[in-house]
Amino acid sequence: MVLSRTEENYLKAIYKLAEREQGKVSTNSIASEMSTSAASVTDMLKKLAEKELVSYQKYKGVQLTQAGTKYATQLVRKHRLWELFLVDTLGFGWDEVHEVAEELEHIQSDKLILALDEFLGFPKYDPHGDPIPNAQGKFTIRQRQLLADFEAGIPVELVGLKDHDTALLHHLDDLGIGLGTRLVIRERYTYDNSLKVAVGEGENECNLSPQVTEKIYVKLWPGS
Amino acid sequence: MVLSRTEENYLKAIYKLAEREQGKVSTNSIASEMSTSAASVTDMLKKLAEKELVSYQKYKGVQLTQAGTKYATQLVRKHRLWELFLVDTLGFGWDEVHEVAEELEHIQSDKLILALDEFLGFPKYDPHGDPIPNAQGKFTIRQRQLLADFEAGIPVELVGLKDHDTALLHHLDDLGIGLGTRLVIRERYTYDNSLKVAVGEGENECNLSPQVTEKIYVKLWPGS
DNA sequence: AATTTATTTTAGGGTAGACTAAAAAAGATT
DNA sequence: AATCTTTTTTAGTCTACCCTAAAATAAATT
Repeated sequence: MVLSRTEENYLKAIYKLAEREQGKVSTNSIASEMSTSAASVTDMLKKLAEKELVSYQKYKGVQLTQAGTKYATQLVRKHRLWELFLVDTLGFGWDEVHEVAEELEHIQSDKLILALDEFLGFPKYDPHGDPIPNAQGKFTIRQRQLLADFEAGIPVELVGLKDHDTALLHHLDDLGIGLGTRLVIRERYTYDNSLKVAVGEGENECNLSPQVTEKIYVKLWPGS
Repeated sequence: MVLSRTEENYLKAIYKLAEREQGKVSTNSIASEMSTSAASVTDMLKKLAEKELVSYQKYKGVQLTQAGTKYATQLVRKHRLWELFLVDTLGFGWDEVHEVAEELEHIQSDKLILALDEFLGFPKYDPHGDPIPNAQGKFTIRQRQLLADFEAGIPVELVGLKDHDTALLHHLDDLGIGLGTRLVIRERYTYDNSLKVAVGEGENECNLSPQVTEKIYVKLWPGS
């Protein structure tokens, strides 16, 4: 099945919202996610229900069907593969890729995505640490914890971000922190919950506010 | 200026037709190039004239303005860079790239195209031998002749194709002939104007009908 | 030059996807 | 339980792009 760009964007929005809100997704939340009116959303939900991509009952919210989930997962796959391509191959910064990937993900060609996946070496994670579903739609989930919740003194690796806010991405760039960066919590200041953290392999240290440490996912530094 | 996908496709069609028909392009030729109705074309021409991308007078045909030519050239640039990417980087065959590039060329990101151009090494020709305009819109035109018009006995290199018909591309693939292939005319049969041609550096020979030799552009083999 | 033919434009409509305003249903409050 | 508020749906429009049929213009033919 081939959908219009707009239909695809609705599926993606529903998929994204369903990850947060459990179960049914409301008309209004879709409208605000997509910056459109609730009336437009209602129209589209009927259309998607017609195509059996969502199950929808008036006033009762909406849910992706199996077919809808599959379609949305492929969109996520395409988006994340393109993001990785832009960063790894074309040298984009991790804060510059979202809008372009948002366009690229609508290109209709299975062969293209398979070839891109292969070219990139069948990657499992995108430049923000989010998992890339494989051709069958399967995600490789990784053990991870917020830096804010981690113990002091143990080296960890940055493996993901809770959100992709450009300001946060820029801030981390400024601090020399990126995906794969090694971090060690040196000190925890209970007054404001900020952390003194060693960055990288050298002597660099910096202070991170909870605004930052609650957005950063880490795992144990490999081999420690 | 950012145009809709449809507007871009009209500009491209006009650009393409203006290369063949000299000067003004007719409504009907645009309609048939785009498989749409003449009425739709008229509508769009008014719209593009409004935006000063074409100069248009009722019943008198249409021409790209400087701005329109610039925009169309950028589309050609994007199309050809993507085609080269698909072939060189992702391993597509030269007969498989057109439709996908047709979609990719509409992605709006100057940075993307600059980065892609750089990644590919600022190429001057696409996988069909057509020149790729540089960032300033400048084409590098190459001396070339139809194989049909060339002298016998002199080694030449295949540098382009007169049209990109899939059947032709497939046929050449079957014969082991591609862009950059070395060819030498061994014999010219005046009965049907076919040519016996040596293919590549080895002993391979094959017979090419004028249907083929009048579609193939060649230049002198470098250093001969 | 007048007529026939071909091309192009206008007129009038259709669909997808958006909107606002009003009506209907659900949820919250008293 | 009745009322008020919020959410959702319906109704009616709008724009972009497409269409067909008819009218207008240009080109070709007699």
